[in-house]
This record gives sequence, structure tokens and C-alpha cells, in this order.
Amino acid sequence: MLQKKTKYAIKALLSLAKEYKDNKPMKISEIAEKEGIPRKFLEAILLELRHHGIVGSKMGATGGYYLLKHPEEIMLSNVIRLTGGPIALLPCVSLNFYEPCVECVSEEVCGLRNVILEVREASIKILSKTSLADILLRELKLSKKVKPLKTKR
Amino acid sequence: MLQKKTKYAIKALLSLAKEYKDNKPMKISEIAEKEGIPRKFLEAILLELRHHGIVGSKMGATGGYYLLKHPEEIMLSNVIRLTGGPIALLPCVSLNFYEPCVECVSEEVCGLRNVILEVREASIKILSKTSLADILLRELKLSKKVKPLKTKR
DNA sequence: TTAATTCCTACTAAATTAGTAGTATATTTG
DNA sequence: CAAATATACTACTAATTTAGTAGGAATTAA
Ligand code: FES
Ligand code: FES
Repeated sequence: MLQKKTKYAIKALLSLAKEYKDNKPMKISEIAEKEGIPRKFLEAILLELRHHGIVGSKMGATGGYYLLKHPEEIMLSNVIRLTGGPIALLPCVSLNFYEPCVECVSEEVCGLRNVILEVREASIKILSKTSLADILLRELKLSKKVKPLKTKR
Repeated sequence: MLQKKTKYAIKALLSLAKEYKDNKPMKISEIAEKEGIPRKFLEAILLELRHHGIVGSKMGATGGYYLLKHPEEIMLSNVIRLTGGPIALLPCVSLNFYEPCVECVSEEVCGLRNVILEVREASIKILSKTSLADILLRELKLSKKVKPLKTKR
């Protein structure tokens, strides 16, 4: 499971991505309110994302956060990794959170590891080709499908 | 990430699967030693697996645990679920550990959920077609690849 | 100068996971 | 039957991780 932190980070970045056209700083409190994220927690998360070079900030009155990259360049896999979420199901197959399996005789020959490796590859394949922009696009498509209310087919 | 508990469960079941030919009860302490699992913890895990009808036990001297199904019928996805590990990355896409996403306006239209759903499907596809027997088979193949020592060519 | 905002360190609280203790109950074997 | 050897089961404790908060320093606009 992804941590709340990771989910909040993605949501916040999506909020910024939506306003990317003029990309002027957006206040923490504004994002927090829109996305239903505890204000102070979000503050810490955005700070961390800035340290990772994915968003920028402006201090003082009229300050806030903005994206440093185009929404098409920010991949889900990256956001997940940066906010501490390993994607792999076992540490022995994780690229970024690798730890050897002490009980297993040999990683080379471990059948379980071999399966979990396949799962990781399948997951990464999807997550690393999906950008913030892609998610917004999906949202658009879904909302068309789900409520074709006043549109004349 | 899978819990230790889940990993231990899989390992223990693989131990039993290896001896499935005569399928006579194997002692907890024997499994624990072979797989490097804390004895008492394993006891609790096997007990739970029994309650879920995946293994059987015999009490008293000469007692122990044995598989109730053929190793080909026990799927990784099942073991993971039974031992408490959700496979999905978010509760809103989990079949067995579903919880609604409070901050999201609508699950129907949530772009993030839509991607995570794809990831879950890809993972389940692999995990639900891989049995204990399959894992043992992989192990066999891997060990042939990795040490073609005394084999001619 | 004041108000509004991010920056940053250091916590606290809650939840989850990992593991243990100890006793009851069942079974084999002599 | 009695002793030895298992599992069954309940109820903890300890360790780790995750979620969230407090509060003041630094920065900027007006
Ligand atoms: S090496 Fe990691 S599960 Fe065996
Ligand atoms: S509904 Fe679960 S992430 Fe949006």
C-alpha cells in the first residue's frame, strides 16, 4: 500500500499541474483545502518535494509552490519513490530500497523472488510511463464517460 | 511491501510443498529451522493458515502440519491475501481491503485510482496464476541456469 | 512596519507489525 | 496409566513505521 504521504503528494502535484498554464505560486493552504490534506502535513511534504527538485517555491506574502517540470515529465513512479514508497513487494527486488533476504539461501535461485520480480516489472512499466498530465487526461475521459448529461451524444 | 508474516507463510508452505509426495505431518520446529523463521511466530502463522483451510495439522507426538491442497492449487495471491497483505496500492482499488478514499471527490472519475487499478490488475494477473508448484519449478530452472557446474555442456 | 507566507527542527501520537509467554489439550509410546 | 512431545490458543510486549503537530525563524509584498 502507498502511504498517505505519497497519495497526498500526488494529489498536491495534480493540483499544481491543473494550473500549469500560468504556473504562478499556489499557497499551501489553498492546495490543502482543495485536496482535503492536513495543512501542516502538506507543508512538510511539499518542502520535501522541493528538496528533490520537483517543485519550486516562493517565500513571503503572495508566495507558494509551483511545478519545476512540465506535467508530462513528472512520472508517477518518481513521485512514489521520492516520497518513500517502495514499489516492489519485497526488499530483495527493490531498486531503491534494496535489502538482502537473510533467510533465503541465494537470491539467484529464489523462486519467490523470481515471481515478485515479474510483478515489480509489470508495475513499474505502468507507473513509469504515466505522468501527471496523463492522469489529468484520464480524469477528463472518465468524467465524459460517467456523466454524458447535457451533451447531445 | 509484503509483511514478514506473509513471506514466512509462503516459505513455510513451500517447505511443505516440497515434501508433498508422502505429505505426512512436518513439525513446526523443523520448518522454522529450515526456513530461518522464529519458532513461535511461525506457530501463530501456521495456526492461522489452518483456520483458513489451507493446511491441516495433527496434534501430539509425531504431530505437525501438512498441505490440504495440491501445491498446484495454492496460489500466491491467496496466500498473500490470507496473511493480511493487500495487493493493491490504494484501498479504493482493493477487493479484499476496500475503503473509500475520503479526500477524492468521486472514485468513478479519479484519474489516480484509474492508474492504480491497472497496476493492481497487472499484479493480480501474475500472482493469481502462480502456484506453490510453479515456484518450486522456477527454483529448479534457476538452479540449473546458475550452476551448470558438473553438467556436460 | 505589518501581514502573510514558506522554512525548518523537533517533537508527539497513533497504528501496525513482529515476536513472545505460558498454559491447555491432544497423541504416541512404553 | 504416565511421560514425552506436539499443536491450540489467548493474551501480551516490544519495536518500528506512519501520521500529524508545534512553534519560531526567515522572507517578501504592500
Ligand atoms: S531472496 Fe528475497 S525472497 Fe528469496
Ligand atoms: S478514489 Fe482512491 S485515489 Fe481517488
